[in-house]
Amino acid sequence: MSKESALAKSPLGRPRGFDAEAALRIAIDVLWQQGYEATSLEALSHAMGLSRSSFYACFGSKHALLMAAVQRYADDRYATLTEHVAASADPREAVRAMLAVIADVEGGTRGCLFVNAVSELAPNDAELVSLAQAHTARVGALMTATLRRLGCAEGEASERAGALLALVMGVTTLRKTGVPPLQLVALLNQADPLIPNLPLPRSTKSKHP
Amino acid sequence: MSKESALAKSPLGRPRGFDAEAALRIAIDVLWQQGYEATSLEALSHAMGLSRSSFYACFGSKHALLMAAVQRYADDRYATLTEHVAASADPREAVRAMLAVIADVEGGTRGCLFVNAVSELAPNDAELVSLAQAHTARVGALMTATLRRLGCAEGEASERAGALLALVMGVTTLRKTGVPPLQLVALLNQADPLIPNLPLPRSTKSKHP
DNA sequence: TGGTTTCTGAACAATTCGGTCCACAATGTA
DNA sequence: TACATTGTGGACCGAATTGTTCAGAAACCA
Repeated sequence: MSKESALAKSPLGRPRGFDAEAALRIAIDVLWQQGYEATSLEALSHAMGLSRSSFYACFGSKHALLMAAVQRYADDRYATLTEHVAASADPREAVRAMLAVIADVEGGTRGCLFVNAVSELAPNDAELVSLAQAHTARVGALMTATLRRLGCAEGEASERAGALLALVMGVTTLRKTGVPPLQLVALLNQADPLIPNLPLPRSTKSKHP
Repeated sequence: MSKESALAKSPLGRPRGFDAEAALRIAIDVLWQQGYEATSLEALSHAMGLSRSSFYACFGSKHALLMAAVQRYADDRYATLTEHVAASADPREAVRAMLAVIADVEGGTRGCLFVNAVSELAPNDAELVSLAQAHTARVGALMTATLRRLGCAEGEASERAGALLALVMGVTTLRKTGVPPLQLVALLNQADPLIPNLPLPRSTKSKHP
């Protein structure tokens, strides 16, 4: 009720004694590392540094927190993607940056919170499925638009975008089994043939010193 | 103790009144659909048609059953893959058959039990991680060997194999969010540039009527 | 028939689950 | 200071969790 208006005149009454944003960030970490069902409310609220009652007053329920965490995670990732795309002069560079950001080969064995949550709870969690569809759609649209800047036709662009996204999603899953980053990088480079207008059609990507 | 010898002389005593293989197959279905933590022992044993005590006497524990289920699932899938590879005259056809089998675009929204389990429990479940590494390695080896038959060099073949496997693993995850099979097929066709010695290097795959 | 083994259903134990509630303290405005 | 509002910790709830144990019935072989 009073969480929406951030810059109202006066909250009136005792202000909250903890940082909800920071708590959510901690929740993201815990859920990311342990999964949803495997994480108890006790462990969750304790890690976030707040009592059961504060937890429920602020986030509503365990599932509501999950949704908030995944939404926040997805928003952050999408923002990072748009920044990288905007900062890339060459669309090809933008595509590779997107792949690197999503695959996150150095991100350890936790995988990707988004993929983890979908794998664990979809298709039985309608709310999560809806969130997943929205996020997948916008990331796909961003990738498709970037590919179109490289001369791809409408259908071809979205199909290639889908393939690239599936590839990096698979990479995050491989990460969880302990495949070393070096192998993942080599694997990711195999996506090059899917990026149009490559300047060097050489079969290998060696840059001789 | 007495489960190993299937063709021994005589079990002696009352034989088990249920089919352990059939029960395991049911367990695979339930775990596949609902996930590990979200499935209670009650629901599991009830679906398998046996009592709690029979369950523990036969499978040991919930986690042991999960391992048996995933192992069985992985073995079945691998057997299917080798059959398809053996039945394919053309290595290119074999590669596409492998991709189709693993991606399983018509397999509904349950995704892939193997990917689901890894996403939910890795890297916190050491036993599952070990199983996953072994299965990934043998499937990767099969794909690599098939690519080598197409003229790929050693390193290149394993890297492409990894990329193709990541791609289809991502497809199974996309399936869980409800992406329609038609889109998945179109997406999967984008893997063609990764298969060597393609007879038609056309940018689009249109067959004009 | 007797001996042996296993299945079966239920009860049991100990814990943990998500979630609610309440009295009290703390902080703001007037 | 007085009032209003909200955070806080902990007790509490009923249900569900995994795993164990036991006594009796049932099925097989010799």
